[in-house]
Amino acid sequence: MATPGSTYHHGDLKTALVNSALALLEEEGAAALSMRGVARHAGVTSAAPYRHYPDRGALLSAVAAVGYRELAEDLAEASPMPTTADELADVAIAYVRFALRRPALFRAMFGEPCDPTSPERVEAAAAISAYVQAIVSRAFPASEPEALSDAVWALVHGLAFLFLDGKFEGANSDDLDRRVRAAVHAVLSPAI
Amino acid sequence: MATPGSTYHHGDLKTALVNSALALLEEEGAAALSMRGVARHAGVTSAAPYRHYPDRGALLSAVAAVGYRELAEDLAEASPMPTTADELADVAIAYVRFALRRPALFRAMFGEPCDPTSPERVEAAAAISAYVQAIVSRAFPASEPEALSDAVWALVHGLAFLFLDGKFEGANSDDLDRRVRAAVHAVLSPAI
DNA sequence: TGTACATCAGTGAACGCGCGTTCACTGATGTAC
DNA sequence: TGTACATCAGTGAACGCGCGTTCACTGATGTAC
Repeated sequence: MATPGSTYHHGDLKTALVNSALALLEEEGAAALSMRGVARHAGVTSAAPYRHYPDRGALLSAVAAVGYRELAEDLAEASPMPTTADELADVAIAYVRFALRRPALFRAMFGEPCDPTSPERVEAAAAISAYVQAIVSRAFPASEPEALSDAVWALVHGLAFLFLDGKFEGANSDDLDRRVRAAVHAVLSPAI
Repeated sequence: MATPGSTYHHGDLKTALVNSALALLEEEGAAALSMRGVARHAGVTSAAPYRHYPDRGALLSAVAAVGYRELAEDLAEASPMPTTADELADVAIAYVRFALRRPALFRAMFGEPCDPTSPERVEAAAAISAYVQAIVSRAFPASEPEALSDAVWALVHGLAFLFLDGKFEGANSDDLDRRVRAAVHAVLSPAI
């Protein structure tokens, strides 16, 4: 029984593999992520990962799930309980910054079709969705709460992708903050 | 001189390759798009594409550029000169529908890092950006036009990705229209 | 406490595969005279 | 109009590569008595 923290032959390989995958995503980009590469990075034979993940997709889903959880942490940290447009903008900035800080991970989470057979992944993704919905509804009680929370999430998610793809010119960090904040205000301030 | 329409040994291979790539994207998905596969689909040796595109990235950029132009056409067709929130919503719906109708192409356009060395691609992408900016500024003269057009594009782009990734439950076509329209109204109607 | 056994995580070698790209070539097309 | 030549798009074979996955195995760990 692989209690987290216990070490078998080579330690907690299941976790180590996910960490290696995260490291490789940052170093090499999403296209370079392979089972063999992950095994190599973890210092283990290329067949070893198959003891813990039935195939490449399963490992990728585990990685994406970790990404969703880390994103959720970042958001909560940016503003634990936002009530104003400005505080919501803080959350939006954290979202976009996450995408730019870990571009390959972000693309792995959202840039390719999601394997729906991984409950872990689906749950972690749904948690983000629920979180956004909750804070928007709390901050801006609207006649159509679903429409507004859809819109806010889409706004933030779209900003993240557009910045990531370099579709906005000013790319430096200050400009990003200002621009994300302005976009959020352009959309939310009149609604208060 | 390869005048468009002229046929050399096997016709206008340069165009045929892009068309094959588009067909393969629809049939097989983005991950399966290879130089060899495209050549095969075009009925040509695997070395032939290199007469027209120096490497895989160049072909991919050409494909993306076509995608941007087709997207631009779809948007213009949805509402040639939108002035109300409802007409802007028509454009938004066309954007999201494009993403769902041609998911692999949309992901190829936005889901992976963009090669900035392709002027054709960069121009076609910039045209979309400029178009969105133009129609938003015309429809909603705001104190901060840049912030509002950023927000609208991000909103629409984010909706496309979230629908594409199945982050919204109701997936049928009518629900999509309604939901996109509601999101656009939630954001734009108070601003009028 | 010590021995025999079962478990199962990781090994090492191999499978078949499709990929991107290169190379010298050939043969159809267009051009100069 | 006809011939000689230059061009260059597409051929076919080959390169080296890394990939996902399988397999029988081995050896460290945990367990029963």
